[in-house]
Amino acid sequence: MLSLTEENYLKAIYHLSDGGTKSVLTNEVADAMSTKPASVTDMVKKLSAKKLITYEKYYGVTITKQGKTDALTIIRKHRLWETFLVQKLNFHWDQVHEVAEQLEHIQSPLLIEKLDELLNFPIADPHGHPIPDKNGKIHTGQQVPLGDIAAKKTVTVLAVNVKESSSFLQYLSKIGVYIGAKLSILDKAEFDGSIEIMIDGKKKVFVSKEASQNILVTP
Amino acid sequence: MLSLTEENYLKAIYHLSDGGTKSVLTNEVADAMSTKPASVTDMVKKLSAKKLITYEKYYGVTITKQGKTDALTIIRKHRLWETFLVQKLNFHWDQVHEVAEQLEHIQSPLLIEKLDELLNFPIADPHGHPIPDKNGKIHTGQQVPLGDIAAKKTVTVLAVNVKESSSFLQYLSKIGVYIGAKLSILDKAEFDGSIEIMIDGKKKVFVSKEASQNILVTP
DNA sequence: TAAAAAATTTAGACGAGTCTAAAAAATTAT
DNA sequence: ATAATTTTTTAGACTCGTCTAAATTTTTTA
Repeated sequence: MLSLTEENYLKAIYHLSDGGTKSVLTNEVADAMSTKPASVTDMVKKLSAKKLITYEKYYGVTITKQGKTDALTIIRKHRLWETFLVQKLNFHWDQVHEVAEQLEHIQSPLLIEKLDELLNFPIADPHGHPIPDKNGKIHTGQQVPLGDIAAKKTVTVLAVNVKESSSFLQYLSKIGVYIGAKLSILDKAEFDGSIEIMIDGKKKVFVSKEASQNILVTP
Repeated sequence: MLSLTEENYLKAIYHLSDGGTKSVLTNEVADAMSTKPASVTDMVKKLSAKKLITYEKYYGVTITKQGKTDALTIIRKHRLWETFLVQKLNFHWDQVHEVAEQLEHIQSPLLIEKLDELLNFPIADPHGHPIPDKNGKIHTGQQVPLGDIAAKKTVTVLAVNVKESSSFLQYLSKIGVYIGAKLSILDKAEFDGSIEIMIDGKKKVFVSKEASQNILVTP
């Protein structure tokens, strides 16, 4: 049984390690969790004692098999709740994150099973991120950043990255980008990496390089 | 902003004081919260500093106006979540309490408003307990314990009391008692206070005095 | 109404999670 | 390859909520 804090650290480490692909440094965790490195050192010792990560002094942490499983359970809950908030309670996609951060810690496997059923076993959350199934399995097709697409091509929006702030999502809604939107790349500016796109064949807009890296589309 | 623990103490004090009608002793709180009296003393000092209760050494605590308001918000959330679990997720009425104990602490007024709407502004939870409205107002008709009803009369089940254990609820389901059931009092035994009832004109059963005090019916 | 019993509070300690400041190790730059 | 810098850990302290044991107050009983 993990404490709320342990769950949050584990989730952060999972994300920072790209799902367990790489190891993570103390300072990265401290940044992500908005705490001090000293606090991270304390906590990674605890998670390491519980065999959810392996920790080597001065060299950072790696998530274990069990750690991955536990992290995926939390992520599954988070994304199911986000889906519920949007689909059943009519939240906007920029309003769900904070609430889901709380709801993801509710302990009740039955609740999650029933919620999954109510939502008809969704495979992606409102931001297009895949929802791990009951066994922690993720099925995603390939997703590439909009910025990597060559000019003249047309693609479909599959997902968008959400950091802490919801303002990026509000911006996307405002310019007309949503999951499933068709984007045509009209032009790419060399000097600042910004690109001009046509949304659903109707609306021309410029998006910054930064933004284009956080809109994930079909290859 | 109250901590999870403070919320739980406040709720317990609200219930023990019958909604703020009477004052509550340290030991009663300790029993209800399964903690030691010394811990209660510490906590009531904190709640008193926050003006949610008034505390007089050795004489117990009384809930304040603000304390009542805060407690009712928590109770409202608890009962809305229980209603959600039964109506939308098909939980049984004996499965909802523990999960609602967790869900009641989620902080998001918007969430509760939207949940209320999804459920169509219910006025009672699955056990028949009234759900305080947005302003903390409770509207209940009169409810009396089944044990207080005279023989030969017929009444409707309005609510049932739930203690910690869900076994009473399972028992009620088993014998066929539910919110809205019509009960006819056939006979009352003098020696042990048990009563014989007919449920929905179909099924005769004996219920103990203890049970009959926890089934609330129309007067 | 004084002694015994019960209830309550105080004092001091502990674990969880956090912090600051100082020490230690690793990295980088000269 | 040694010095300077950066990263990380250790040490010690603080808050929250809890506990035990001892002291105090209230209540009961004789």
